[in-house]
Parts: sequence; C-alpha cells; structure tokens
Amino acid sequence: MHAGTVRRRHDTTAVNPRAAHLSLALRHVAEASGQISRADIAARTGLNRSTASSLVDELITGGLVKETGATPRTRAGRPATALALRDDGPAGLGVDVNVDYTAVCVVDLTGAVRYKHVVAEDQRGHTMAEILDRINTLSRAAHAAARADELTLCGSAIAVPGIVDRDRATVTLAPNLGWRDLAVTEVLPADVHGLLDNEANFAALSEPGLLRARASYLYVSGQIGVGAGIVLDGHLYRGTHGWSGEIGHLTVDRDGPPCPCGRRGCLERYAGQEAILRAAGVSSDPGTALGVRPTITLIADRARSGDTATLAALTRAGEVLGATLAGCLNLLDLGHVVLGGIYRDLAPWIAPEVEREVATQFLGAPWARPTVEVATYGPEAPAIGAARSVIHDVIGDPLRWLNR
Amino acid sequence: MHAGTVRRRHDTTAVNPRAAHLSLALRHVAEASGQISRADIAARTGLNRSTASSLVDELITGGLVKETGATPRTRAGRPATALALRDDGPAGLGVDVNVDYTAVCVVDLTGAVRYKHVVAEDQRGHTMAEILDRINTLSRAAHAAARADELTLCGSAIAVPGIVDRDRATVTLAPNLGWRDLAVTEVLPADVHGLLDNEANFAALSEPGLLRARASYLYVSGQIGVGAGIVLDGHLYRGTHGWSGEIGHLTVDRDGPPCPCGRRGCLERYAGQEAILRAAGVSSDPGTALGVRPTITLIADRARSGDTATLAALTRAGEVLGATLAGCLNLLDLGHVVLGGIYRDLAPWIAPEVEREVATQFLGAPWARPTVEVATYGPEAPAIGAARSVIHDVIGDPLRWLNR
DNA sequence: TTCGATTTGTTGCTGGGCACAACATACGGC
DNA sequence: GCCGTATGTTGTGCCCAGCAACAAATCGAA
Repeated sequence: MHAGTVRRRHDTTAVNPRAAHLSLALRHVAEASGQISRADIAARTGLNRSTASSLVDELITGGLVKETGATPRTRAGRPATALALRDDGPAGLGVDVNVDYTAVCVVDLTGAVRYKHVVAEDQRGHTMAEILDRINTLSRAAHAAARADELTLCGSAIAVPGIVDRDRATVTLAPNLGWRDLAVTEVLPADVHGLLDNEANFAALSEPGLLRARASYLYVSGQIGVGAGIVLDGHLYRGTHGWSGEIGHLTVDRDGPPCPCGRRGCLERYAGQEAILRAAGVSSDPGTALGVRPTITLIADRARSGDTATLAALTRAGEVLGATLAGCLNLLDLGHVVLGGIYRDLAPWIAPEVEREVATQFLGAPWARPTVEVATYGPEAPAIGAARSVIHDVIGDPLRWLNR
Repeated sequence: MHAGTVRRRHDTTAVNPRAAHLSLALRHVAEASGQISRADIAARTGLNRSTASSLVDELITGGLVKETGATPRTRAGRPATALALRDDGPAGLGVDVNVDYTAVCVVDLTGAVRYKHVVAEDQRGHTMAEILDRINTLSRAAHAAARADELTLCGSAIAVPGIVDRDRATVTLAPNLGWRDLAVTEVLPADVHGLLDNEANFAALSEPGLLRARASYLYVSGQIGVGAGIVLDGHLYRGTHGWSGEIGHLTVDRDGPPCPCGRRGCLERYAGQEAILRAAGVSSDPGTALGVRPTITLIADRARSGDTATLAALTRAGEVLGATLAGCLNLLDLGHVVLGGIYRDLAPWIAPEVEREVATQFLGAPWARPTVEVATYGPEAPAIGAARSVIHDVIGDPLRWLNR
C-alpha cells in the first residue's frame, strides 16, 4: 500500500478483506516479478491455495496480471504457472515542475518508464499561467503517448520544489517558483485525479528496489537546498504535516556562517549546491540561466581533471553531509542511504566521504554496517517517482482499478 | 495495534477480519473511554450497527469491556448504553532494570497503575545472578498483588538500559549492567511471555495521551545518556534493528569536547547528566552510590535557590538540547516533544529553553507551532510503559486473550 | 396524556468469501 | 509404466458482515 493516499493514517476504519487480499496477492506478484505462482502466493500469505487462485483469477481478468508460461521445473510435481504484472494495463503520469526544467513521464504497472519528456527552460522567466500551460501541454502529450502504447493512465502526480498540502492538493509554498496556495493539479487531464508532493519525497519513490525489497532508507536529494525522503518498510514516511525530510537546515556548526533561514551553520551552507560552487571557486551567479545541471557538470569536470580547490570542496561537503546523515541514521535506525540529486553526479568524490563518516558514526555499525548507494535516476527521479506513486496506489488498492 | 510485537513488519500476510474488527472496536472503546456506545463504534468505523453490536458483545463476554449505565440523554431517541474498558480483566507486568534501581508495576486494561514497587539499590555492587534473582522476586510479588486485586497478568515486559534484540528476547549489550547476550526475560513467571525493549522506548509508551489521541511525538529521556522514543501515530517506531532514538551522540559541535564514543561534541557532552553536573560545579563522582536521582534533585535545589553556575549550566543544556531536538523535529516532521527522565525534574529551567529553540528552528513553525511538554511520569516511566505495552498488545489482538 | 419522531440495540435472513477436502493435472524418479 | 509429489480447480460448509425489520426508550408537540 502506498503510504500517501491510501494511508491508514487512522487505522480506525473497517477492513475490507477482499480488497486487502487482492492487494496482497498483487504485491507479491510485483515483488517477485515473473518468478511466482499461485501456490507461492498461498504459501507466503497464509491464504488457502484455492483462495489465492481466486484472487489471481480476478487480477488476471481485471487486466493487472498475466500468466507467463511455466516455470523452470526443478522438483517433482506439476510445474507451476508463473505470474507477472501486465505491462499494458494501468499506467501513472508523473510531472516534475522544477526551477529550471519541467519533466513528464509515464510508468507502467511493472515500474518501467514508458515515456519521458523533459523541457529544460528556466521557469523564473515565465508567468505562473505560462508554467501551468506548459504542464498542461506536456501532460496531454504524455496522455496521447500512453494511449498510443496501449496504456491506460489511471492517475497522475506532480512533484514540486516546496511545501505542499496533500489533502487539499495545494502547493502551500514554493519559493523558487513564486507559488503560494496554488491548486496546481487542476491543470491535469480531468480523468486522472492528481496527487501532489515534494520533489525529494517522490524522488525517493523512484528507486527500483523499493517495492521488491520492502526497503528502508534515507534518500538524500541535493539541489539548491538539501532534502530527504524517508522510506520505511517500503512506505514513504511523510510526517504529521507532510514536511518530513527537512535536513538542509540541520545545524552543523552553531557558530558557522549565517543562513538565509535565520540560523547559522546549516547543512546547506556546507553541502548545498551554492556552497560547493563557492568553495570550489566557481561563480554561482543566478543570472546565468539554466543554472543547476551545467554548473554541477562543470564541477564534476573540474574534479575529474584534478582541480585541488574543487576536490577539497567536495571532500569537505561529503564529510559534513556524511556526519549529518550519520546522525539521521542514528535517530531513525536506518542502515541505508541513497545519494540523489547533485550528489549522484558528484558521487565519485562525495560518496566515499559519506560512507566513511557514516561507517564511523553510525552507532549500530558494529552489528550492522550501513551502506551508501548512488541513486538510480538523476534529474528525472522526481517525475519517475511521482508516476510510480500512482502505480503504488493501484497496487495498494487494486479494486478501484478493477471496478472502474 | 501495538507497533512492536503484533507489528505488521511485513504486511504480507493474510488478514483476519474478525480479529481486526475486534481490535478496532476495543480500540475505540479505549480511546473514548466511558463516552462511547455501540452505535458510535458503528458510525466511526463504518461497520454496520449489528456488526458493532456483535463485536461489543464478544468483548463483553470475554471480560474486556463492560456497560456503564446510560449516557446523559441529550437528543431525542433511545439513550445509548455507554461502554468502558473493564478494570478487572487482563493486566500487564512491567519491569525496569536500571543501574541504580529496579522497578516493577502492574497496569490494568484501562491503563491505570494498580501496583508499583521500586527497589533503589545500585546494581553495580551485585552479580548478574543476584540481579536476576531480584527481578524474579519482585515479579512474583507483583504477580501475587495482581491476583489479589482480581487481575489476570497476561504478559510482561522488561525495560533495560541498553541494546536489545526483541525477536530473540535477548539483551545484546547493556554496558552499565555488564550484560551481553542475556535472555533476561527467562526469569519472569513462565505463564507470561516476556517482551523486551530499551528504557527510552518503553518510557515513551508511558504517556497517557498516547492511545487517546493517536499521537505523534518525540519522547526525550535524559539519563546518564540521552535517548529518545519515537512515537508515530500512536505506535512506537523502533527502526530496522530496534535501535532508533539514539540522539545522545548527535553532533552538536564537530570541534567540541571529546566523547567516550570516539567522536567530539556529542549532545551528551552538553545536555547529559554528567555534563550538567560538571557545568554546575557539582562533583559527579560515580563512587557515590545511588547516583542519579539525588544529584539531580541537588541540581534542582541549587537552581531553585538561584545558584548562577547551576542556572547557566541548565540554560546552556536546554539550548543545546532544544537545538538538537529542533533538527529531529525537522527531519521527522513532528510537532510535539515530551521531556522525560532528568529533564522532567529540571523542566522549570530546561523546558523554556527547549521551547524557544524549537519554536525558532522548527521549519514548520509558521504553520504549526511545535509544543513542548513535560513527561507525566518520572523514574517509573519505563516500567509503566513496559506494562502498558503489554496492554497495547491485548488491544491490538484481543482474540489472543478471548480464546486463551 | 398521547402520539409521532428519533435514535439505539437486537434478530432473522442473505450473500460474499475463505477454508477444507477431494480431484484432475503434470511433472520427476525408479 | 507406476508411484510420489506439487500445482491448480471444483464443490461444500461455515463464518461473518450487511441489510431490513422490529422492539425499546426517550423527546417534543398537540
């Protein structure tokens, strides 16, 4: 079940066993894609074989699951028929509105990205209406592409750089876009109700291992700010208001340099994009449009060519970031960190430092060595994660798709 | 459902609707004690009135719920019969083994503490066998007291200062007790299976508001170290290994004083008991037995009499603690902190500082002002929370009690 | 006071869905 | 070719939630 919409925030409501079991069976198919049979589902869930069969049949006739021939026969006995998710059923539309680009993508039930389109253009030169219009146009194109690919869009989600109110589907505040109390999902095609969340949160959902391994990890997204998505047991933890993961303003040094937020020595002042650029001696003039990517690849180029100032800046940033993350891991008892955003591009220099800091400062290290991983997707992560969240909702409540 | 034992760590198993609904009904009775009727339960859960009646009847015949006359009649219509938890049914046994005292208590289904006994004696002068023997003796006495009070002990839980492996019911490491890989729950009466957890975690469960309000908060437990229990939506969050809440070694200042853990500038070095004592100019010689309480009350006395060094030490500790907690709240998006352990005794001087720091540094403050609260229970909190965790398990799975 | 309106709790009925058992199916091994 | 084994299907019974009708207990108004 996707932690967001279907979330049993108050699990004080009655349970529908059929719906729960359909989701359960579908989840097992998704987690062990292509290598699972009806009997396996029965064994793993504790349900009776006949019940599992009935559930799978309903999922098959509903167009969510298909049989994929027989499994490789190993033991004696009748060979099982393998089950897998259909890749021509429901699909999710993901949109990412960032400061200097807009991205849309379509993800099918298996989690595969079936369509992707990125428009790299700084939003700051455009009015709100123009931005919304672009979102609308891109969404329509994605919608058409999905239909041409025999996919049925069954939902959409928008990632924005800011604070959102998910219940009201409203952007509370997105400073870099100049948005405040904006119901942005209304520009989406009417037949797909729109979800909404922070970029870091959706980016965290883009990791492919999430569903398969029922993972718990901290996804760190380095951008102009530094955010994080907290994934616990395969579910995004959003906090009481939906603002979880605000690590950019954790205090590194109470006597450190002042931060626009009013405090001193925030993590962003050491490991944020601007701080890295400044420490490396690169001008970070916001007037040079298309800011984010190019400057970061510039940094990477410099580091690759051995520029000492750049290498020192990255080492320092990695150290500070690692130390801060170690604290987060200690608080949450998480054993896994994923480096996303700019840290993914800078991973060759940042990751070792983070790994070292985390290994030495994680208190559980003697019993469980923490791992640091580089994100699978780069700038397209929020859009993919957004689309995937739609898929998660289908898997969490397949009945809504079945009797649509 | 209690997040610990009954926890759907992998919610990959079939659901038993009857069990879930019994728990649901019982939970509603517990949350709205004395002011709820069968019809209310039906309305709030979405279950049919007849179903709610059936569930309540089963809970009544099982000895978990009772009718308490009629409700004050306000509107027209047949007056409802109020329901409440029985206080003469199942009860939980809680044990707290700390460095300088051992505590046991019995909590009934309503959450009330029905028996309590604390033996203040430093464990460091005794062998492991002696300590275990004392636990056994105290437990037997509590068992007898519960029986004399017409209560039926249906489970037990032990709080220890250290790292535990809940699945194996084993203390992995309790430095101050000298324990390592000890299956401490085996000394409990055989008919009550023993749970096990860290003191801070159980202490967090001792707060009475937990069940009623489905709360989310950070319970900070100041002792020799500084620990925390993370409560999300009324459930204790224990992390992937059960070590969550380790805030004592969050870094306050990377260039700060060295800490025995090998790092520098850990929170404990500023807001831990020893640090406060030292900063206040009080000797913290560990040779003076019965260390914890008396020295803390001494500090409180000094502060009350206006000793400037003491007041400065407390202000500083509160500041640093508050700043660190603000970071935790930002990461987890929690809006509520409970100050427990020594911070409860020192609350008059610590709490305002914490409150100020949290208010200014919590990023969500403009939309949701964070609150700081003083813990309900003092040193007995872990034992009470341990006992209460047993009760939570009964409420989370009443069937196990009903067909015992 | 009486009668309708209203809300609560109970009872009998129905149907959905799961467990169970028996059976058909399809292999491997001897 | 036969037996053992594992998978998937079919038929049966039971649990339990929903539904509707009814009894119970109050309020309000004529």
